[in-house]
Amino acid sequence: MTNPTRLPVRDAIIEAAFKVLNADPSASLGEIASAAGVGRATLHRHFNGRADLVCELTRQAMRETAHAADMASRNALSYSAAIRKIFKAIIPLGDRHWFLAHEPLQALPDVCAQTKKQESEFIKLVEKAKKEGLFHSSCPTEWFVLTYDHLIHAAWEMVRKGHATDAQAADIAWTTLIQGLKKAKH
Amino acid sequence: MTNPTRLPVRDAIIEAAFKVLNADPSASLGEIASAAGVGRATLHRHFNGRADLVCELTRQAMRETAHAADMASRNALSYSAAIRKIFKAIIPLGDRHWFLAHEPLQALPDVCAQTKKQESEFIKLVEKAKKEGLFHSSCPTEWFVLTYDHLIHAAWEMVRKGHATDAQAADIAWTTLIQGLKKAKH
DNA sequence: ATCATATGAGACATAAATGTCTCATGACTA
DNA sequence: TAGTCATGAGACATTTATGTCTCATATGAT
Repeated sequence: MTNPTRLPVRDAIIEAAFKVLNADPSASLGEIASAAGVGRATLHRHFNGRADLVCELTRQAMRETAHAADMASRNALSYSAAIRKIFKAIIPLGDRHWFLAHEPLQALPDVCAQTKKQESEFIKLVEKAKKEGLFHSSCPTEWFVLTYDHLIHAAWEMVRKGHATDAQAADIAWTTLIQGLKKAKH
Repeated sequence: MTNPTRLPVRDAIIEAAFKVLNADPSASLGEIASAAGVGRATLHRHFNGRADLVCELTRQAMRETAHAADMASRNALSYSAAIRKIFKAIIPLGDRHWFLAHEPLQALPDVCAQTKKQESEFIKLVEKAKKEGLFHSSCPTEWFVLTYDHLIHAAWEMVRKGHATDAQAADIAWTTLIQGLKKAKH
């Protein structure tokens, strides 16, 4: 064998896991294997148990998020524009990644470290955009980030419920975010 | 025995379940019983299994939410003011109720029915406030409700992380909501 | 054609949560 | 004092997910 990582079977399991676990986060490995069209034993040959599988899904999701963010912000003309493009690029990933928010991944040091790193990089980006005037200086950066994340989720839900297209939801959510934090006067 | 529903033991179990399940949604009934200071058998005497317990927690949470909303909006001078007061009153309930969002409760007809009912009542209230000018008429009511819910969650998280007090988080979240949806022009 | 490898199916063992039951104890009441 | 009742502790069976193993098969390479 060359490299088992490249085998389509492994990918099929990962894709099935994303799909099944988003529909039912407590689905058994048997259900995941079935959805992938493989036997349960095969799943155990590729992943060292449920924890290992979820760990791989987490890494995969982080790669996908980072890649989407990189692609989106590649040719942005300002920090503010980069944040806007990342915002819109991440919304469609909710279908694949959302269930991970409910998974206990505190016991994965490397994943935690990577999460912290990406988070702190994003905060730096946000603070540069803040200086550009993307949102009012009196607004705590923490609140911007929290609102940013939750409005991404809200936009994704709007699409999932059929109330809007990706583009429509992204537009209204972005407008809500920027207008809501523009000038913290009430 | 008079009425077992009123026994402190049952309440102790419910309170412990709220606490333990928020810390770890996959906690066992044994852990919940221990946290309540009762034996596992006693828990089974009061609740017909995990599903029944979660069902009771759901009903309890819905009662608490409805009560908090009623109290808060009791003497509001307008629909808009009522929505604002409900917003602030619900934020602190996140500590108790949030884990229920991850529980599968689709198999409870009565709970689903009650949820739908409260939801549609809230939508009616929102639409009356919309006519008062609480938010711009071009903004879909669905988007207002989604944003409302998610900013409540964001505010609760802001408090949980220690970045703000209840009152501070409520103020900034409400300002974000109203300012963000005031005039859908960008 | 032969061989190596990955797989599917299924048997089997294990672990953990769950549900039921019994019994002794302590509190409260008649 | 005697009786009733809820409880705690623990034994026991059941269920479900999980992990491991074996063996037959199919596929692809030599």
